[in-house]
Amino acid sequence: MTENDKQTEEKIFEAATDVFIEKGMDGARMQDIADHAGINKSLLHYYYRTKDHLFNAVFEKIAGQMFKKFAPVLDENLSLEDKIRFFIREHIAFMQKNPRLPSFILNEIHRNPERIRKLIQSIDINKLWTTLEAQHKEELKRYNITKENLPQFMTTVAGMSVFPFAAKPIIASIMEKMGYNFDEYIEERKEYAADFIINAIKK
Amino acid sequence: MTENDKQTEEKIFEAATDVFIEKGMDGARMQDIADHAGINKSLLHYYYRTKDHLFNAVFEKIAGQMFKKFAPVLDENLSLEDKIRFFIREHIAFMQKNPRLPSFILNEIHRNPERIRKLIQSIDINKLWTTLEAQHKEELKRYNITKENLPQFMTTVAGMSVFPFAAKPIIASIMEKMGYNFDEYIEERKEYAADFIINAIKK
DNA sequence: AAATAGTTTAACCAGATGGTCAAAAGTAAA
DNA sequence: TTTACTTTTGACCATCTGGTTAAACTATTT
Repeated sequence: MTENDKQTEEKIFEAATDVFIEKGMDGARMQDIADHAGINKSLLHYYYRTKDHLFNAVFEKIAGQMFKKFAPVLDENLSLEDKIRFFIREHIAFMQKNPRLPSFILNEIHRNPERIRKLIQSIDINKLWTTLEAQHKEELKRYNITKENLPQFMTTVAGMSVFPFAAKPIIASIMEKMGYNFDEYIEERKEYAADFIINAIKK
Repeated sequence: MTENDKQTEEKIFEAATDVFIEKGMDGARMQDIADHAGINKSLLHYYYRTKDHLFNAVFEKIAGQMFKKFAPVLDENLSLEDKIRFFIREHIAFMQKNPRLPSFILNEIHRNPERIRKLIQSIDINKLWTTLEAQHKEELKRYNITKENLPQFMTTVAGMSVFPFAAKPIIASIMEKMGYNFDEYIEERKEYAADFIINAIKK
């Protein structure tokens, strides 16, 4: 009941994750997911009633993984500068292992903005700012990061690490033409992005 | 023959552009495009034989528009710093008018990387670098921009302007929660992004 | 071993989808 | 008006797609 069950349900979930990430909700086919999981299509509907249910389960988990990467940074006992370095390095490393995730999420939030809206409404941004300020009051002042321009700063940091993966086919083509490859570019980016950001705020 | 013809073909093309941008290739329906154009579905196939043909025509034009925004910057008689400001301002302004384009292109290049690969293979990157170096040799040296780290720099600049639109539903939700809205954020970004980049390279 | 409950399968279905086709409607020249 | 041509339409089709159902299979309990 539990042993084989979990196996099947997990097999389905993993297959669905792979297929949805590669093809997106619209491009994915239930038959394709069943084939990847090595089971009958009806079993999909047995465990997850509809394509929508299955997709939501997959998306929720993936989005969670992605956003949880942001949280622990705040707890680390590091200078703001080192936190930025730490975040960029870890975030890029995570995406190196899951290179299609950024494009998948970025696309699906446009198909259904309401889902991400609810997720964000549940975050206490004031508290987040208070925590940040308590830990780095002087640094924030010195770097001219205020509550008002925090979204600009945070989207800049996020963009520095996410954009290369979102635009991977373009960047990979460019690198290829210059005799390098995308992986080298990404390895370099860990340092380049962090340096760039820190230079910018140090002005 | 030519007058009404062009009108119909254009109506189809425009309707297809709207629908493809909003739903993507997989999510778009030929019937939906026909309805938007106010014509019979068969007419779509009369002018553009298949969905694929129609999509390619649309994508080619859109991608062209997007990338052409990069070119004229090189010709302007401005300092490198002003070119960066000019590019960011113009590029963001263009996307303000077409906010779904970035996400559309970013998504479709993953569905068919070969198309963008061919487009980029046709660009002469060496010549681009030579031109840039001829115009801004000293500035490039002073800002430590080399041929080797140019991709890092260019993707950073592109990311600064593109990422906010690619992640619009997330950013819009955050701004909403903070009592602002996305449009204000974007207006601010024109200056913030340019300042950020210039501060970073001035170090 | 029989009963019970959960799991897996094959066959099937209704609606959607991209695409075809022949005929009708429109247009311009002879 | 007739002829020749292009444009537009409605009816139609094969295939695909998400989803259902009833029966077969498996394992556990009594």
